[in-house]
Amino acid sequence: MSDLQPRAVPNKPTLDGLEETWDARWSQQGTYDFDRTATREQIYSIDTPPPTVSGSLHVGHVFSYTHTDVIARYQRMLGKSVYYPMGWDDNGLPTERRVQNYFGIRCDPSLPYDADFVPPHSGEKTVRPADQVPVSRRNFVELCEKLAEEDEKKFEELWRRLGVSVDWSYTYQTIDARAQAVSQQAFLRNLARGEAYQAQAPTMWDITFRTAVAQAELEDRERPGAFHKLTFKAAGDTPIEIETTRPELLPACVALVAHPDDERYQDLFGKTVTSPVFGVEVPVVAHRLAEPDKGTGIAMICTFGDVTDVIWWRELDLPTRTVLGWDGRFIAEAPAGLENAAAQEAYAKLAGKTVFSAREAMVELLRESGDLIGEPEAITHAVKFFEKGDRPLEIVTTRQWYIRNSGRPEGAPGLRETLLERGLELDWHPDFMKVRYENWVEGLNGDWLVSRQRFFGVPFPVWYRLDDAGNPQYDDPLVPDESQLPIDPSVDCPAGFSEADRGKPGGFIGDPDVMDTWATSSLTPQIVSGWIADPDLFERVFPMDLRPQGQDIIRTWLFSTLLRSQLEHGHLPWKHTTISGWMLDRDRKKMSKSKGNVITPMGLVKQHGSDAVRYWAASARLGTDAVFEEDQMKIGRRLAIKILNASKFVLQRALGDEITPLGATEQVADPSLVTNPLDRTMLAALAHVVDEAGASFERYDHTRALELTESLFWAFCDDYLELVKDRAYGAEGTESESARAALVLALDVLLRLFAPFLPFATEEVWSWWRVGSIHKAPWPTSDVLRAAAINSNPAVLPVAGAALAELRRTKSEAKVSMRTPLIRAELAIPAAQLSAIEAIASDLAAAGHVEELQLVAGDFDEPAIIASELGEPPAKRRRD
RNA sequence: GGGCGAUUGGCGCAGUGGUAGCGCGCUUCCUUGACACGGAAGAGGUCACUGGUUCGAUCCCAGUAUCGCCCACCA
Repeated sequence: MSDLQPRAVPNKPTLDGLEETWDARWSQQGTYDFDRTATREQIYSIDTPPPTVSGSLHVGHVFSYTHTDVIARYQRMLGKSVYYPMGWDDNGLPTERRVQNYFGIRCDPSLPYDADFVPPHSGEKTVRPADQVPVSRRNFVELCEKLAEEDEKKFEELWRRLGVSVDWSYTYQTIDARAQAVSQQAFLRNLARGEAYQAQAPTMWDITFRTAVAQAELEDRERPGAFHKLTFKAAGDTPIEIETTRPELLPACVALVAHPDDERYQDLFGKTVTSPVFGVEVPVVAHRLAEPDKGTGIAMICTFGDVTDVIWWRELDLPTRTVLGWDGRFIAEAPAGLENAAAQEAYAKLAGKTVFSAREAMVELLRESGDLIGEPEAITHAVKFFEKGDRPLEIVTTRQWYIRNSGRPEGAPGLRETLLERGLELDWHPDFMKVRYENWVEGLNGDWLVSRQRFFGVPFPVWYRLDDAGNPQYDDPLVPDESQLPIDPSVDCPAGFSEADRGKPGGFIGDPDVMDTWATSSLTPQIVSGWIADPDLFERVFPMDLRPQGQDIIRTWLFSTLLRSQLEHGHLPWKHTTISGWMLDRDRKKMSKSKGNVITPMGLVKQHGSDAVRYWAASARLGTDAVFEEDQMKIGRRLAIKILNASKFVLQRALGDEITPLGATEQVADPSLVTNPLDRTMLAALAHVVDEAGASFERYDHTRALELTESLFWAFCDDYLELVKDRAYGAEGTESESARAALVLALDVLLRLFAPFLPFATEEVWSWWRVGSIHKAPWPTSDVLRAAAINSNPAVLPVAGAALAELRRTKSEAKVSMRTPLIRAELAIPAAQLSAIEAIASDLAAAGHVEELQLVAGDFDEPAIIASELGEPPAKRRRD
C-alpha cells in the first residue's frame, strides 16, 4: 500500500499478527538501519551483549534485551542514528560441551582432518565420554560452527518477534575471523607492551575439562568433607597433631606452618618433623596466615591443596612435591623427597588413583601405621569450583599466559588506581552497581590467566623455536605480522619456517592453547566498532555510548572490557552502563536451567503478544530483580488493546472514516482550535508528562517514563474520553472542534510516548493515519501542547474525574446501568474549583446522563453528591 | 569476616519531611454509539523492629532482625 493512499481505521482492531506484519515491513523498509554517514555526535552506539548461543533461550534474555531496546528506540526518536549491532557468543567451553553431546564426538587434536566426516548423530542427548567418537580439531571446530549457526537463527527469530530494533546487517560471532583477528591483534600488542606474559606457576585447574581457569571464573560451593587428625613426629618422638581435610596430599607435604606468635609451637620453628607413613622430614615454619584457632593451630603445607598453600609456598620459598596430574589422578612417580623405601611403597598405593580413592587409601595407610587419631569428623566446607564445572578444582603447576590486570600491582604500577578512576568516570545505571566493580578491582590478587587448554577458541598467535634437543624456547616467541591475522599456529607457519620444520629439533611448534572466552569478549567494543579493519566506522562509534549487561558479569565482562580498553586506548570503552537484575520465579529463586524452572520466551511471546511481554519487562527497573509475572503481561496486553481502541475512537471522531495520511512532523491539528477548559487541562497534563518522561529517559529511568505515560493514558481513557464524547460526536461548532483538536493532538503525543515500549501497537495505529514509521518519528516535545493549553487550570481534570466518579457511584450503588439517566443531581464541588467545573458542566452532565445538574460550593476536598434522582433504565439493546 | 541491595494492604511494585499510591487478586454491579481481549463502584495497610534528629519521620541518622546477592587466604 502506498504511503499516501487514503486509509481507514479498522472496524475491529486486533493485536494478532502485528509481530509478523511489522517485523517484515521494518526489515523491508530498513527502519532500524544504521546510517554510517552520521557523525559521532549524531550516533548512539550500543555494545550489545552477545548471548551464548549454545545456552537456551531464557526469559531473562527477553527481560534485559527489552530494557536495552527501549533505550535504543528512545535514542532513535531523539534523532540519533542508533548503532545497535548483535553478536553471538559461540566461543569457548559451553559450545564445545554442547557439541560433544549434540554430535556425540570429542576433540583429539592428534587426529588428521577428515573432510567427509559424518557425526554419529545430531540432537540433544547426553553421550558418555567413552562413547564419543574422536575427531580432529578442525572437524570439531567445523561442527561447533555448524551448531552455533543453527542456534543463532533461533535467537534472531526471537529478537525479531520481540521487536528488538537491531540492525541485522551488523552482526558478529565471538569465534568469527574478525573477532579472532581483533583478539590476536590486541594480544600481540599487549605482548609487545609487556602487558601479556607467560609464567610457569601453580594454576587453578579443572580436571574434567583439563584446563586452567581464571580467578573470575571461580565460585565456592559447600561440599561435605572431613577433618582427619594425624600425627607428625618431632624430635624425641613427640607427636605433633595436625588436622586436614586433604589427607591424600600427605606425600605432597613440604612443611608444617603455625602462626609466629603461637606459644605452643615456638620451640618447633626452624626445626623439622617427620611425616607419618612416608617418613619424610619437613621443616616447621611460621607465617601470619596460619590461624591459631583453626584445628590444632598448626597445618600441613602441601603442593598444592588450596590457594593458601600457594601463598605459603611462594612466600616461604618451599620446594615443590607434585602428586596430582592434569587428569586429576596421582602421578606414577613419587615426588622428590620420598626416596626411602617406606615412602616408595606407600606412594605406590596412591599412584594412578583419583583424589577420592587416594584419600580412602591414605586413610587406610594412616590407620595401619596408627597415625590417624580417632575417626574423621564430618564437616561441610566451601570448596572452589570452576563455575561451569562439577568437580572441585585442583592446583597444578603449568605454563600459562597472563595479562596484567593490576592483580599483581608490582608488575603494573598505577594500573589499579587508573582502573578505579575509570570506574568512577563510567555512568552506572543504577549507580550502586559501581561498588561491585570497585570491590572486585580492590580484591584482585593475581593477573588474568588467559590461556585455556581447549580446542574451540581463538589460538594464541605465537610459535616457539625448538632447540637442537627439541625443547621449545618459550622466552622468545615468534609472532606473525599483524597483517596476517587471524592465524592458527597449528596450521600456519612462522616467517622463515616451513611446515616441514614443525615439531623438529631446530624447527618450531605452535602454541597449543586457545584464549579464555573473556579474552575475546573483553574486546566486543573493538570488534563491533571496526577497530583496525574499518577506521571510518571506528571513528564514528567508539568509544561507545552504552554497555548493557547482567550484574553477574561485572567482574568478568565489564571489568575485562574496561581493562582492555584502558590498556589499548587509555580511556573508557563506553560512557554508560546499564545493569539488569535477575529474573526470579514466584519462589524468589533465580531462574536457571538446572533448577528446571525455565519458561520458553517464544511461547510467552506467542501467547501474550510481544508488546505485552515487553511491557512486563519494561516495568522492572534497571538493577532490580524482577519476579516472573504472567499477570503483568496480561496488563500489558490490555494496555496495547486499549491503545488500539482508544485510537480508533479518536481518529474516527477527529479525522473521519477516510483519512488522508499526515507526515510524521506535520501539524495534526490547529492548537488554536482548543478553546474548551477541559481540553486545555488535559493537554497541559500531557505536556507535563512529556517533559517528565523525557527527563526520566535521560536518567535511564525508562520505568518512570512508562509509569507516567500509562497513568495519564488511563485517566485520558476513563475520564477525559467519557467527558468529551458528547462534544466529539457533535456537529460543527467551536466546542466540538476544540474536543477533536485536543483528542488528535493528545493521541499524536501519547502514541510516540508509548512507542519505545509497545512498538507494535503504536506502529499499527500510526499506520492508520501517518506517513512513515513511528519509530523514526521525533520524540514529542511539550511546546505545541503548551501552546494549545494556555490558561489551563491543572485541577480541572482530576476534579472533573472525581465528579464523574460520584455520578457513577450513585448508579453503581443503585445497581443500575451507567446509561440510566439522572433526572436531577446536585454535586458539591470544592469551592476553589467550582468555577472551573461550572465551565465544563455540560460535559459532566452529558457523560453522566444527567438531565438537570446543579453544582454548589462544598466544604470537602473532593466532589460529593448531595442529592440525586434516578430515571428509568434504558431499554436493553442487543449487540449486533 | 567485609560490602551492596531489599523489607509499604493477600500478591507484585511506586512514592514523598506534613492526612499512604498503582496494578493484580477479592466483593458488588453494568453488555453504554472506542473497547466484554471491556466498563463502574467498593473493601483492604499502625510503610520490618528499636532508638535518635525534627513542631512533625514511611521518608533523614544510628542500631537490630529477616531475605537476596557479591567479595574474602575456608588447614
